[in-house]
Amino acid sequence: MDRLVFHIDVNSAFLSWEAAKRVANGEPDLRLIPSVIGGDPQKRTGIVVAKSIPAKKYGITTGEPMSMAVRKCPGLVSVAPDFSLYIKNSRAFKAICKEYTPTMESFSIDEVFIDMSGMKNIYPDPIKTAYEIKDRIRDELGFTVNVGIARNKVCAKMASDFEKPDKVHTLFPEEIPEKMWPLPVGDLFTCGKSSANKLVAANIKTIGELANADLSLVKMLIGDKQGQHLHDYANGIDDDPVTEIREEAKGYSAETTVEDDLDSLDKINKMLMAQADVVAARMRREDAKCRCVSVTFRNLDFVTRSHQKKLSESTDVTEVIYDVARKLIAESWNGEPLRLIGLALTDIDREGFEQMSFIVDDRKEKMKKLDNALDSLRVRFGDDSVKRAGTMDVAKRVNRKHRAENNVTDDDNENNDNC
DNA sequence: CTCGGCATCCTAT
DNA sequence: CTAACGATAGGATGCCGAG
Repeated sequence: MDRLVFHIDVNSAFLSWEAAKRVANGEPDLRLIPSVIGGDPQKRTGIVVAKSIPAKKYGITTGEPMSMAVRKCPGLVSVAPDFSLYIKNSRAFKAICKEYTPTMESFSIDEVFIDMSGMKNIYPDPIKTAYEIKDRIRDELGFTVNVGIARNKVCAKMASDFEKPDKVHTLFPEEIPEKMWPLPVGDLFTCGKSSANKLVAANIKTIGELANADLSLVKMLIGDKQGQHLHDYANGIDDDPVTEIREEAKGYSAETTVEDDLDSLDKINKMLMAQADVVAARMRREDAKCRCVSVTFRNLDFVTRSHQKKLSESTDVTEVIYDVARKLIAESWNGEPLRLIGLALTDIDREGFEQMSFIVDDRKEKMKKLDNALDSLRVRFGDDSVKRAGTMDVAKRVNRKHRAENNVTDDDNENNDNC
């Protein structure tokens, strides 16, 4: 059975949403001038998160440091991110998409796949339907999307990435040689910098050359799994279903790039305490426990290391997690200054019930009660409202950053925002 | 040989 | 001149040691 999949992608989402808000208020349209959503150019952590098309013409790229973007375009208008605005718009555009099919997969805050297979009776002309969705979003919500139409997710995603903005593109099997094969290999979904470099070094420069390259050679170059995937994708093959069910998180993590390098165990531990506080609370909110704790750290040369430990039993207690993290960093840090520190909780348990032992550890129970009390306060007042004494200074900064970035790829995680 | 544990790398938004 | 640069998540891979 032939499938039919749409990929709907908001054009320069964060910038479009900010621009639409301003236009509704009678202010100038950011989309028509060189503008970006980004961090503070004075700080080393400030990067470009989204850019207007005029900004792109100055060579500004997503992910580059703000300081460099300003150098490329001195008059650049820069706006700080506003996540509650993004969540509102994300919900609104997904609600429209959802009207057309029972099967929608939220791929990120600004992208969805919808499965339009077997709907010939309701929507006899899929291209017309795609235009309808696109135009409704533009007219009702004030921002534009691209729609890609294909027989599978990868091709639909590739198609939505063709000419922008406000366009509908198809990528059916017979169109693949003409529309996709001339593109550079690096444009293929999941062909990142590393894979692209290896392929180009072997003279496989375009998606078409990859599609027609010897599979065993490709596997040798970039590994068996990645090789098989990319070779399939280049040939338009992808069986991954559109699934509406969101998988439960397989891990929870927080990492922070600091303004002032961390040069003492004391400073590092304060950060870890603040991160344990935030990350364990998120985990508890989803009734999860972890069996593995890991710390990640990066020095001034950008060398990143990590150290992890598997626990004998799973936990959701902040103090336990912090204690493990503290030990991990103490035994792996060589004393050099750090620009980044992170804490990750993995190996997630969702038993749903407490393992009751006959001997109840009194201290543990007390800590759990404290955690629960703090959690309920957070739910009501937001993450910044309560902090354990002693982590006040660091924790505030962590949380501001954390909240700012929290929802980029996880739009279900907004319940701590501005309650 | 296989598997778990660990560190690192790669890719995505 | 180059490299510079976030937060979060998931998956892959290579190595090592145990069974």
